[in-house]
Amino acid sequence: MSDIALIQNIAEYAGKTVTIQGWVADKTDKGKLQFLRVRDGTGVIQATLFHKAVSPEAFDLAKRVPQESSVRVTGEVRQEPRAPGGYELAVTDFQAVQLARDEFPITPKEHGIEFLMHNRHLWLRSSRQHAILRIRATIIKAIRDWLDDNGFMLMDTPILTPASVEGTTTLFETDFYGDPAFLTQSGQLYNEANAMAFGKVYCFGPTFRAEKSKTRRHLSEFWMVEPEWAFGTLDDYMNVAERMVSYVAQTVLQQRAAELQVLERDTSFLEKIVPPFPRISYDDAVKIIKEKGDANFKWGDDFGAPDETLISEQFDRPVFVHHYPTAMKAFYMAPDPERPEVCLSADLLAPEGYGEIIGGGQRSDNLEYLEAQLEKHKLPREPYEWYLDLRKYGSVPHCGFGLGIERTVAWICKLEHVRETIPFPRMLDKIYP
RNA sequence: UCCGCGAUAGCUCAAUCGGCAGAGCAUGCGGCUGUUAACCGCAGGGUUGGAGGUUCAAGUCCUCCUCGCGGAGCCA
Repeated sequence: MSDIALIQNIAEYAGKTVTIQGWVADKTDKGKLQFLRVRDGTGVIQATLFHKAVSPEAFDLAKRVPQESSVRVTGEVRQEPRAPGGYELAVTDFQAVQLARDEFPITPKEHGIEFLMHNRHLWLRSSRQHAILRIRATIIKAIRDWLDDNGFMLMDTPILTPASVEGTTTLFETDFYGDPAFLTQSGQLYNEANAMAFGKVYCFGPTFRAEKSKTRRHLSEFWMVEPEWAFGTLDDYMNVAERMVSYVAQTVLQQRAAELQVLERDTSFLEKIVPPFPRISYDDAVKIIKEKGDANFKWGDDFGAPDETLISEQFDRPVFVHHYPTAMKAFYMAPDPERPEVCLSADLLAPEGYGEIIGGGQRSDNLEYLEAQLEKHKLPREPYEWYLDLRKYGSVPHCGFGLGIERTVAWICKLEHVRETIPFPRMLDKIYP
């Protein structure tokens, strides 16, 4: 048998005979000429079978091979302008590994979202899903590369936790040797302990929220990267976040141009994603909403989706909104010393209506303040004892943020819904496949 | 949880005032040596989401249920 080649490297094999192992994505029957589009996971290549060039058995097999059968196809790689991708395989041998037993549900024609989601395990084979999930992988790698190269250390935080971070949102409860335990909503609190031990850290992993949210921006299980560092301030956080997000955008632009093209994503928007990002205060954001949107918006209200869209529409790159009302944010956010009704927090709103992709800020380093906040938020003290310890032994100003991977992917790919940004999305009441 | 829309062939959809259940794609068979979501011919394929009701007659009207989609709130 000839060498196994990957389709992504096919140009290197021009003039040579190779074998491709993959699946029949599509085919065209022209009588004594068969065209098969073969996909191997790294790309798609057209395999051309002339009746005279292969054995009668191989030709007959190609004629009746159903869509998504697994195959081995051998032939000479040649440049061919008429073939999609510019190269084709002039087939000399063709074998089936398995003939698909039933009609493949997903055809090159249109399908509804309900049907596609039910067949998510098969939908993953389509070119659009390949483009999105490759970009997801590139985004994750870019984030981790940037953090690793800028002195942050990966420290994974637990998935099973005894208590909620925010205390309010809904948790998935599990049984932990007879006691309740909860799937994590955030690595935040543990990250603070890690930062006091190692200085600059980040965690990266799945988080779980049992919110009854049914929107294009929500998943029950989503991935989040959370940097956290000692001696960091609100401004430090915004500086780090904008550099990291810019690096991600530029990396996707450089490495995933072909995938962005499959998604018909205009790449000029990506070129604009460079520091500095605009920064406005919550107060200023409220002014914008009152002037251009909801005149009845009151200081202290949280932004709704239309409000976030309105704010982000004022800028051509992501915008930080900082100094939110203290009452709106998590108990651990540091209050502004000059103006305690607002806190040293900031969210990053993505352009084009994609909403909040980062939330973060400076954490309170004051023991008495946090004790009072726990009471105010009606949180039990005992599960937070260890967290309060961090303010007893060398407490320092520190900051951090969490970036939602799926929302970032949806924004960069300009997708309608986050459900396509993860291989198997978990959504309200939906856990199949 | 609330508001709105929807469910008809494997898929995407049509069916006029309540009056014979339709098309394209997919599939099967036949034809074609350059197809790009090929094309041409033929064929098979239906408990109209479920339960009940009104009517001479229900895919169509009414009630309840189930499921899905879009949006809101909440959040990353």
